[in-house]
Amino acid sequence: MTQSDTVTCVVADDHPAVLEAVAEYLTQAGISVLARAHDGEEALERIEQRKPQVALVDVRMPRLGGIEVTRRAKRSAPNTAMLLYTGYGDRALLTEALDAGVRGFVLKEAPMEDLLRAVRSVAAGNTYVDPVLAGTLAASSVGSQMPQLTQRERDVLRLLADGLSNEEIGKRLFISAETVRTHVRKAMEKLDADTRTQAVARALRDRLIA
Amino acid sequence: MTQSDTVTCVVADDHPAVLEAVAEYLTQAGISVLARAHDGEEALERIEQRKPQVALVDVRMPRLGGIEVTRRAKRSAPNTAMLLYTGYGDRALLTEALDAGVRGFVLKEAPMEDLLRAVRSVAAGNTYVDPVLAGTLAASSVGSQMPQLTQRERDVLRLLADGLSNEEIGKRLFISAETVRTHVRKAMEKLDADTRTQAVARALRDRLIA
DNA sequence: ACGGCCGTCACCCGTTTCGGGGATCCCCGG
DNA sequence: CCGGGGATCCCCGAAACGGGTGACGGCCGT
Repeated sequence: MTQSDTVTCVVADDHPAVLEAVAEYLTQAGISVLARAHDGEEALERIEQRKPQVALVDVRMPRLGGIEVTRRAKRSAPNTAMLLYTGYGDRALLTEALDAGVRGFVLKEAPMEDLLRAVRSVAAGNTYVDPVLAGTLAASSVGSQMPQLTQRERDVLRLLADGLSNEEIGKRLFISAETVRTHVRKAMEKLDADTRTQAVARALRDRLIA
Repeated sequence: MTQSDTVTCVVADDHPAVLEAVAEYLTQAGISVLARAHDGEEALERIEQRKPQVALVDVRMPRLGGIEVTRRAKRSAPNTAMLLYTGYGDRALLTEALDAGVRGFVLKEAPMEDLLRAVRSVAAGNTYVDPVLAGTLAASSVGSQMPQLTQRERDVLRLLADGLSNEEIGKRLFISAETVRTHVRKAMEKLDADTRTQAVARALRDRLIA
């Protein structure tokens, strides 16, 4: 609400060029850029300090990704609308982001005007998803839905990809090796994989894990 | 050579924000930005038309990647120094880029000043590699050089990633399961992996297999 | 209040893989 | 001609895997 016309915003991106360009552009468009951040943790700090109406954060950043920033900011600054900015529009990513509570999702390929529209849109309480991405979203939800793994399943697959055994993964996640096995099997099922190795390969290829 | 002091440049990036910021920054630093491009093909056209001293192009672009642009520009505009700009510094990528004839390689995380230095450096005939990347390059060339797998090893890993068992892979390649095991083990050794799953993950990430 | 999904853990069974050996062939280069 | 690397094959004991089933507590939505 309601100090109506100036939209306040925090911008975060690990690429100086992007940060510069975006902040500059928004400022000239009449958006008040309260702070800039070069990584996720810095972004979170700024958001908590300044409580902007909108936080425009890059998805891929050192130390803390945009989605994780969103999850944390949800609690510490619930009134800030999170707007993710990413160079790569992935269906799985978008889903995860929306689950995390993101209010908008803009691709870096989009013209700068779209960015401005997105900022104004989420500031006004609406949701904004990049039109291109919205297209693929619609397209892919008809045919085959990309299987969505739970957080735990992704954790396990991730460590599996790093060569850890069930036992080691269990230690790492503070759960028993049996539970790890269960997660792996569920993930295999969802990914329609015959072996854990194939599950990891699929997850990697579909960017369900990094 | 030799119309010495103004460096001419073409900039290409599919992200408007980046393109804007970079072009702006270079211009203010006294670089003459002859043209901008939003994708690889456009970049190639501009380079061929304008024959700039330096072409600063993003690696990941629609239609034509920066490396492919480099290969083609090598023929059509051999005097233009190709400078790649990328958000993600991959060892394999760097190698491929240098093979393609790239003269410089800058990460988007680097401060803008580095970009300027890189442009001036390659314009002057030198090679420039982002210090961060150069670090990992050095580190990895001392310890372990990028492991190269034999054709057979790649075949096996490829099928492994598709969820086949040793036995099935053997049938597919007309060899015994034991031999498959040998190849997997050799590959694991080369990739410094503890498990076959990790070997596949590494091979996928390093693009040793598709 | 109920069902459903998630995360957790456990046990069983047969198959597969692992890690470490050794072995043969062939081809290429010094 | 001999060495080395690649590709092929084999054996063993121990460990991990896949597949099925059962169970318990939370949390969420209805």
